[in-house]
Amino acid sequence: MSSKILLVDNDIPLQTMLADHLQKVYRVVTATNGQETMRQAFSEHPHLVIVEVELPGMDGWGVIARLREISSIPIIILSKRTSEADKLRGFTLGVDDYITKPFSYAELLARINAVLNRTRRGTGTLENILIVDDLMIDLNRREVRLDTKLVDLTPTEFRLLEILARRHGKAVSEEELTKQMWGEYRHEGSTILRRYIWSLRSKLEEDPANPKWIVTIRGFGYMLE
Amino acid sequence: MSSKILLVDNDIPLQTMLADHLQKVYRVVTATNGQETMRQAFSEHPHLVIVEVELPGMDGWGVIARLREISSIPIIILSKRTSEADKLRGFTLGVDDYITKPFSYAELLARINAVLNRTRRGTGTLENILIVDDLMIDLNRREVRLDTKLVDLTPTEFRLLEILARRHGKAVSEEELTKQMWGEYRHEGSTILRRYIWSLRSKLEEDPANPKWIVTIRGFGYMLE
DNA sequence: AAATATTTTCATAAAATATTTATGGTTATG
DNA sequence: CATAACCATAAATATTTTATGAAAATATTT
Repeated sequence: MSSKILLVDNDIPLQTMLADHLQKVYRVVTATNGQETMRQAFSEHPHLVIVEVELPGMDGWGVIARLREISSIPIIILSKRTSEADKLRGFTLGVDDYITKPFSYAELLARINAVLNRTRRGTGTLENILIVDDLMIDLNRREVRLDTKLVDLTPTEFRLLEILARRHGKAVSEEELTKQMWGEYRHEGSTILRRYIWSLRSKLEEDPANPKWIVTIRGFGYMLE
Repeated sequence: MSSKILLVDNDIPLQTMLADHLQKVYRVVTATNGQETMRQAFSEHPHLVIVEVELPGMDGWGVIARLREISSIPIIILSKRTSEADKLRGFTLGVDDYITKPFSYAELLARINAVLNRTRRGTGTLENILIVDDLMIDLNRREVRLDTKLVDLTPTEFRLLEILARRHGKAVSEEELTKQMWGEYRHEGSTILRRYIWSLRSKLEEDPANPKWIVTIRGFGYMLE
């Protein structure tokens, strides 16, 4: 069963947009002010509350304080900017994470997952989730999302992407990739890696001929941007 | 399952005595001040709150007001004396009943039942019950319900579903499933797990060929959604 | 233009998974 | 006590998906 998230934001258009996206992955309930938040928290018992800190009437911090009065429900703060003072303030209130606008959906999803995993059982950081920009590789579910859209990969493709993602921003040599994928005994002119780079691209890239994600480092190997 | 009652009273000896008696009929949780009351209301979701109106810090009326802010949970007021003014005050707050000390247990139970019957819709606890969306696995009764309909499973099927449910949302490898089900000692190419995945699906899934619950993670294992 | 590197297409083999059938054992039932 | 119903397991078969090598096409460098 997917987790339930309470989204608190008084900017209705933005809230709607966010909710739409999150709904693909979680169950989402919303509130636009302090009182509504408390009601929803009570009746829906969400697993996580995401609070935009500039709320009218009761400001975001007030909401958080009152939530904290009645429970230890995980809270993520959403704000335009997060000063050190804010972080301190949040820390004393037991806020679980901060996200500063602008943010990518992948980042949001990842942080949500991280917080949920952490609170569901003891530890767990984002270790089981790799994030590269708008690309999320969820090693728990063994699924890949590009801007919330699920990308269907074969096991081999998944493995290859995982390797690249673990070193994203760094070029990985063809030889090393091949070795990691198929072990030492594959060396002689094996063309198989390229075959998979190609199929990954065709699933991941908007325009596979001009790859944005998996770029070729000519004479060396490949790199995930 | 019996109803759950939140008993709010700062007179500890009296509260204890009351709780002892009520416990024979209901499940009882307690609080001794305003904040604790809000916490309990949130985390326990009682069917009924009984409030002693002379509380320290936040007085009884304040507690009631704050409870009413977040829910329409039934409330019974307990007080030494109930003036007409109090009744009016309570009425505007939507209090369900008043009990004036001294009172007999019989009277208390009667009024509790009356209020509960008025508002009743019994809900159970979640202990020893795994819930995944519309799927309920009752480990006590060893029964599985899908959207209230009972699903008849064999012991082996039940065990398999339980394992999957405990990690729902995460892929579980075929190897691990097999190990958990039958231990280490099972020859390599054992296909027995698939047999049971298949029979589970045929009992659980609306369209077993397009499983919604038990999805295969190709090259890895299975996952309960 | 030749040499080299990379991308793309294609056909096929291999594998992973799903489904059906068979068998022996256990339990419930009359 | 016999019989039927049920179940766990194994094994056989069918179906779907994936891995792979090689060849052809394209691009880039020298």
